[in-house]
Amino acid sequence: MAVNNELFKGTLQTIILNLLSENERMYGYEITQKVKSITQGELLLKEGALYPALHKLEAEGLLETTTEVVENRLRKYYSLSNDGEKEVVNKLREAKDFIAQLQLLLNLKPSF
Amino acid sequence: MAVNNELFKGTLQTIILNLLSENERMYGYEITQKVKSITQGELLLKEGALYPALHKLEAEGLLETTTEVVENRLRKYYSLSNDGEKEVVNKLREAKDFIAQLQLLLNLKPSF
DNA sequence: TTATATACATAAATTTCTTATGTATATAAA
DNA sequence: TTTATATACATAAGAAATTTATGTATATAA
Repeated sequence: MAVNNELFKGTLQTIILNLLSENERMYGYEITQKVKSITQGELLLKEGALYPALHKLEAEGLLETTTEVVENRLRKYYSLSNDGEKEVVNKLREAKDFIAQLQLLLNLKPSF
Repeated sequence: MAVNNELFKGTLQTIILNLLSENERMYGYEITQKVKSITQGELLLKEGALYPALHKLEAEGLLETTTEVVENRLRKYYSLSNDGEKEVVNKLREAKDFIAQLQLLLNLKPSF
């Protein structure tokens, strides 16, 4: 039932940035659960992929973090920086182009 | 002008199989040119990606080859095997699912 | 004679992701 | 009570796909 994860390679940064553009701030575990619920369990975002990706986006200055302790557990909240706000626009345009080109190449009509 | 090639990671096998399901037989260089023309130069399929991918699909029994010399140059024609004919159906369904899920995750409407 | 196009191929390096492992708290189930 | 599951972070080793670079060879246009 799960989708072919292989195909999502390269889309993770865009997915993260887009979720943060819609949600103000989110913590890592929350992102994994959000992806799971949006895709109805079809795409499972692995921790080994997510956390390094978050760290990389932070290192590039696209994300900012604040740490809180909630119910005796650590939470590291991520939000978009100013650069992140700009970059998410680019990434979404790239994703749209990508989908359009892929549909052309695979002779797939857009799903009405 | 070129698309973000990063996003096409994982889609190469599907693209190759689909082109061969539409064209009976093609040779490697022809595939690179076909991808270029379909995407109007936005996606450039590198030889270092294409040839290993073709060899892998052949090793898996999804493609068959015949070699010809045309205008004093070697051409290696690829065509779908019976298994390849079946697999292209699966790959295209996976690609459709992938696009649908990605549009959900990125909150993108299908492009009418 | 130089660059470009055609046509194949592979090796090294890079990037991204999976799998596995580790720490730690809380709670539900057996 | 101890086992499994959920929450919450993190990183290391390995696998896989791709980019970049390089190589061979012929034909043609500049």
